[in-house]
Amino acid sequence: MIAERGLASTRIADVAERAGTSPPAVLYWFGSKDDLLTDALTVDEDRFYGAMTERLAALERPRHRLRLLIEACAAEYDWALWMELWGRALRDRGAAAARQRLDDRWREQIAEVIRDGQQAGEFAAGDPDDAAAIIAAVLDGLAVQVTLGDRAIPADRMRDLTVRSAELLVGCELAPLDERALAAGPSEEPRPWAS
Amino acid sequence: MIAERGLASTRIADVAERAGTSPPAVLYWFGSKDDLLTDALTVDEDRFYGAMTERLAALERPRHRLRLLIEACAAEYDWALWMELWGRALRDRGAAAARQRLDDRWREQIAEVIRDGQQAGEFAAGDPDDAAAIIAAVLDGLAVQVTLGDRAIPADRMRDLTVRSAELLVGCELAPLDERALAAGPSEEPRPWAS
DNA sequence: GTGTAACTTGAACGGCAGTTCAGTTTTTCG
DNA sequence: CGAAAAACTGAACTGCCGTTCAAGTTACAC
Repeated sequence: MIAERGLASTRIADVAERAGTSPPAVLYWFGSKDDLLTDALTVDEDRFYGAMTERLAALERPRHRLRLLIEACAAEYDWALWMELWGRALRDRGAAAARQRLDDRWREQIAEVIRDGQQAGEFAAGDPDDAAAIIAAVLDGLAVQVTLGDRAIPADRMRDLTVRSAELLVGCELAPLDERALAAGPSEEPRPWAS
Repeated sequence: MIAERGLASTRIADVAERAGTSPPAVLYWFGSKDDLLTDALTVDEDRFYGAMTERLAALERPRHRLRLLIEACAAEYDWALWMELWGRALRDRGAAAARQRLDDRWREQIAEVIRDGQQAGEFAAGDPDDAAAIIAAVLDGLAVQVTLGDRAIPADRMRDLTVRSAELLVGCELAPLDERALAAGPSEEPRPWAS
């Protein structure tokens, strides 16, 4: 509902109808509209994060993992909900806490890929937390433009620009994902195109 | 009012009281609350842009102009209004158009500094529009975290990370601004620390 | 001055939507 | 089966707030 109608114009009655029940029933479970909204905003992010963790684990090489991260953000994720959460976090304590938790986890996810890449010798040295913060910021910033339909930044340009930024930061080319990379399970194929 | 109370909870009565008048008087001038809000959201951005243009013109060297741009965004600008505009632009046609106009102009501002730097031989070659889009995105993305009080990203880290990103992109160190740089008028001081 | 247009206002209207409540249905469990 | 707890509902309540309106005040032109 929030993704469709926006946080501001999502009514309890809408949620109830979609759930095939009545407004008081919604209140029965959530207590108040505020609680409902704050809970709802984090569900999608949590699901995306979970799926991403699985898919990352299926890729062996850090350079592929980093590329997948970026591609998924540019092509699959619904940033409208994320932006609604930002707006709410400006004034709502619960929303602010939820955002902090999700963002910490997300940046850590990126930083871990970078650390792996450095240990594997694929990525150049440098503070992985700094690089993660910058990559996350580029994704957020460009995603806003894409989501708002900016003429200058369609989704594929978002992907290309983010990939380029990441390449500069880790000093390693992030080749496009092909079936080999996506299908590759852990611990096989000893670096066929190693740098 | 919007910066203080948020877009969602700013009432016409609040605006009227602050202006020392009555709610109907506000409607008399703006027609409806929607028109009022969309107008209001762009006033601050326009003012910031105007002041920035003047201050940039006072700096001779592109590397100083780029640094000033970043420092001002990290230290002086109120990003809460910008975030409210994003949220509104998700559903409001007028707000979306206003955002597009402001963002186009802002990215062009950055791109122009980069083109100047390339022509002056300070900055490395490369598409200035791409670099501008990335720098703008880093600023937006980090500003969100700073504005929401993210523990991991205080304002000075936002500044440092953005400066580092920009340095990577333009291949030129962006030294801190001192009185010399700020006071320097156009066409003097023939590159004392040229690369 | 005086008439007209511009501007302002207090008061009231109207609708929306979150919440409450009293009562009904469904489920659970001994 | 039967009683108690849980789950749910329709209807009404309530407060809020944007908007309208008719009447008032000020500014201005001639």
